[in-house]
Amino acid sequence: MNAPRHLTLRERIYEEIVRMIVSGELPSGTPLDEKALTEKLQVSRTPFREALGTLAKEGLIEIKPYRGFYVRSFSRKEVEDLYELRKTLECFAVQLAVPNMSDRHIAAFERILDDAVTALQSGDLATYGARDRVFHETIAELSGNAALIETLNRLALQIQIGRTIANESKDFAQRAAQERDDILAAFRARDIARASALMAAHIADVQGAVLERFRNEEAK
Amino acid sequence: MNAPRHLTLRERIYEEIVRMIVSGELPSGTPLDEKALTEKLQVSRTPFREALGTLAKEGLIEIKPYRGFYVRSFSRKEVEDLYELRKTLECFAVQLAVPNMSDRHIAAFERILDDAVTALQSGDLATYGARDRVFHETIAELSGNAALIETLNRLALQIQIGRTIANESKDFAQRAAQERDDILAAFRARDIARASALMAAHIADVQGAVLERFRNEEAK
DNA sequence: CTTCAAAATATTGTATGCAATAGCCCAACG
DNA sequence: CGTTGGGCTATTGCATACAATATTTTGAAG
Repeated sequence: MNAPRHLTLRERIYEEIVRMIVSGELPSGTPLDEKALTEKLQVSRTPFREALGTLAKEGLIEIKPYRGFYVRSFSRKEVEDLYELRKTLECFAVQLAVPNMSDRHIAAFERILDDAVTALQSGDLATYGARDRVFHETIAELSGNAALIETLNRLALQIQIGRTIANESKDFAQRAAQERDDILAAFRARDIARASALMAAHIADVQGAVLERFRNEEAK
Repeated sequence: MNAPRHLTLRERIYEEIVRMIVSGELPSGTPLDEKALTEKLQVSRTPFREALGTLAKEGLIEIKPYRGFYVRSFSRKEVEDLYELRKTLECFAVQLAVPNMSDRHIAAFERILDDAVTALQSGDLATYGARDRVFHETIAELSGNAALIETLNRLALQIQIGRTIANESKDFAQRAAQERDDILAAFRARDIARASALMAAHIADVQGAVLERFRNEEAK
């Protein structure tokens, strides 16, 4: 067995901070007080700083030198850029993945999306978002391109924040579910061009929904 | 002034290891003995491990749990994947960058490529490679997409290794220089489609040159 | 000679102390 | 009233000690 029976402190801290950020509990720009958090979590500086360092590299928090840690705030432009990049990467993933899809894979996608819709209907947005994420991660995996998978994984948390924001609109969540079904239909038909185009449109739609919520904000 | 007058140990270690790896001094798969290196560099474990952790995230070394640090080895497939991704990302960068190019930018590109060719002719492959890298980095910068710039930066070191390998063939280096000139010509004409296509062809050419050197190797 | 378990060893995770450095505050001065 | 500079504080970099865990080696039993 290779899985650690016991999470390290570093990992627990990491997960905890991620949870607080993606849930919206810690909004953009919030300072993360090292002393307060290490005392609250009963850990020393070492694993705390390591976890925060990782988060910083993943673009979830920013380190202002000699001034501490802050939850990262995204400018409107940064959000736009992130989703433009995501569009490029995920379309690439789709193009690589479709030829690798067996009927078994298609069935797996169906199950994922079914779960998502079920969660959405019962109002469980957390599960809905999680299934959505798995949908995209599975496509990436099927691309078989390790460098691409790695790159998308690195962006996953930033994207997750966007997902939480966008899904605040049930209207959008509903539409997105339909879009994913359409993508799956293109998978079934092994129609690469169509699947890629639908994915681009889907991500553009998410982008729009996230930017919608940025009317007021002016970050950095 | 914001630049540190004095590099931190972590940074010095990082730079030193990078230098040793990209120069080929430490070939693929070489174990990095923590005790030996910390003694040689006269530093403690803390900055050493931090530097190595960063390198690992950048894919230059791999950490085999409880067995130490090793210079990362790439399988043929991983190299292929890396360059397929690079193609996608750099073509995207070109498409974004071309509309932002002023005559001043074009002139800057000319200078960069002139320097590169001068270096190549005098046999200074290190400078040649460095200018090549600047060429690509400048395009990324001009794209104006922060997420894309960040992503390409993360891959830069892996790409740098490939560059060193590919440029061992002077024949290839010569051809690559011509290809970059062609790309620049497309920039001058503000021909986005052509610039993008030439960039794809250029990177495919590098990919081929690197893979050429992988005949024998079987990594991981 | 093979197998298995326990001891020896190496790596990793965590806590903590100390020194260096940068940012902040405020008072003294122009 | 603005500016300057010095002391205070928080953050950071580094070293080191110790505990926990995984791997490797050893050695004895079958």
